[in-house]
Amino acid sequence: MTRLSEYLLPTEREAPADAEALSHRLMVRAGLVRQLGAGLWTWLPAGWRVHRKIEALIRAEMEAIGAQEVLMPVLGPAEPWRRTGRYDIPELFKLRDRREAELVLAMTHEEIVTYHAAQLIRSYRDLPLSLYHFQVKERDEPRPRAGVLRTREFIMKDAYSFDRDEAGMNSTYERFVGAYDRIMERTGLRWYRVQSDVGMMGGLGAHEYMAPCAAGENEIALAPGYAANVEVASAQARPASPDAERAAPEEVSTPGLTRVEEVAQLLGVHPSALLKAYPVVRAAAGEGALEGPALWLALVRGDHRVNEVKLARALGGPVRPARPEEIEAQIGPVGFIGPVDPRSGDVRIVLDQAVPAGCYVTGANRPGAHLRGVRPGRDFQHISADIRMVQEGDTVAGHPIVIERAIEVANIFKLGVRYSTPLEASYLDEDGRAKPLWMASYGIGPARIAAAAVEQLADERGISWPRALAPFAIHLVSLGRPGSEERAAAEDLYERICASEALRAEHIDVLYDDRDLGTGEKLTVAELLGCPLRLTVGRRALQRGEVEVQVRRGLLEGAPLPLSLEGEELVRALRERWQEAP
RNA sequence: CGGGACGUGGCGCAGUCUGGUAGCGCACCCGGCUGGGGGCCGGGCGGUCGCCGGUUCAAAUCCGGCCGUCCCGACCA
Repeated sequence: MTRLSEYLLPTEREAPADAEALSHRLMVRAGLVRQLGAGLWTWLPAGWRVHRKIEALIRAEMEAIGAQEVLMPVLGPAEPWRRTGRYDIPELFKLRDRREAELVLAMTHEEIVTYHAAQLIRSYRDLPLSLYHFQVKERDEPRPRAGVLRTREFIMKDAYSFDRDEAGMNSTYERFVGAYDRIMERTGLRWYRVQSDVGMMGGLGAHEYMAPCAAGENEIALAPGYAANVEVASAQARPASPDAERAAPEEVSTPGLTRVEEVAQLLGVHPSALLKAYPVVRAAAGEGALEGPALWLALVRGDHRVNEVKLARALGGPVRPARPEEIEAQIGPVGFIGPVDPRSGDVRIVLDQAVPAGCYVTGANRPGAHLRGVRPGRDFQHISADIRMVQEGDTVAGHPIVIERAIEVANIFKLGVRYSTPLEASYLDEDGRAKPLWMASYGIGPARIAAAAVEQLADERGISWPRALAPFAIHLVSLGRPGSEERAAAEDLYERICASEALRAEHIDVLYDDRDLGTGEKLTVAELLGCPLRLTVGRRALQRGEVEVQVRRGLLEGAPLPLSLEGEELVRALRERWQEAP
């Protein structure tokens, strides 16, 4: 219960000049957050209320599945990070204390929780166990951006589960999926759970929770019954139109034509009759890496694009684009490279699966020339893999996919023994043998949920919070000059609402604008801040003995409330309006 | 890491090219009016012009270095 005359809500008429994203602009303008430095944000009182509401919602669902809340430090020894091989991640903040001991600032807490698990979990009787905390994460981001959407310091709720074996891990994972689905549902956001890449976490499988919005940094492929990050998405490509059959490759002159469209136009063929060659070097021959030379030529249809994440997976390790001098030395002139007779015999070829059998146009490895009638398998040897980026119009189970921009608000991973093995976190099983703990981790970012809600639901007047996230349920506005009847009536109503234990218990909280400001300013601020319900006490309604009710979403005028309501009646009326609000 | 832009009061900006009194709108403070859409009038407070160095009689302005912020790309649990 809060009087705006005493509350820090520094609203601004204009957004900072460097604010681009909608959520960035509106969250600053509405007085929710202020910036300290690149990717460093202070949450002001109203913004922090939003954050805490999201935390409360997440906490409730964590407790409901039996996860136990703890708190682990942000600052910690470097040693566990060295053991898991994550010390060299560039995003990890590293520092030394006065005795020159190496420390890191945690970017997630796998190493730390596993260190404890190694000591605390002894027996299969201790399992399964799930721990979680809300704690600051520190990341030396190459590029913080878009207000609180991508920051260097942020609070994450991260949970970690420990099980006896893979089956146990899988079933715990499913319980968390259920909890996360319920969390997302309760936020009131539009969201998708998508298959995702395991990324730097390593592990056996992962999902991301994505909230579609313009400021999002990811793209997701969607079809009925299908949702995946484009990094890993697979779909049926539209049919290709291969080049005419030829008994052997035939060179054609294409001087200066290095782009697919140019070559296709000159030869009068569809872009899908070309094979685009993308040379990469497999950076590290890690575990599972395919044998052979480091230089690979990835071939996809001319109307497709290579997906580096999928390519890396197909080749069993991280890849980087080949440098021009590597291309010149080992394959052919940049712009005209192809799979047939590269300069070096050490080039291996991976062909995308969406290339149907047939003849294609490829670079000739000679300047200003292409080959027609190149048939994979006959004219060059290759392996096959799904290495292309899906695109709109591809189909999954017959349904065309669409691609939407989205912000990743949560990310969950099956870690397996990725961390327990190097950190020697094991338990004694019934058979008396030590076995590694099977782990999974579950992260979710309240700040991103808040920003995504702003992005998805704002209109030209400002923010429109969903009920579960709103800093206050009700924004009570008094109009009229100080000392007027309207002011007195508003004051009286505010006191009655504050006096209600029931409303407090149900978290139907009120922000009361009792400031001595003009009508326009008060109403504009209310719409900018975006509490779901606005109660307005002005002369018009007062003459009828009523309070005006406005639903923020859509700026809908609700039926007015009688001013005379008291006690249980008042509670019932407000509760009813609250529960009807979006 | 590559490319681009910017740094002048709390916010938004002008002034910089062509060196010479630091300015505007909003916000803020005081007084008055107004009181259903950031209203009006009058009077005020507030800025080492990001930092350091140089050139000059004189630097927000010219030169050099550094720092910071934003955008695009690379990168990103």
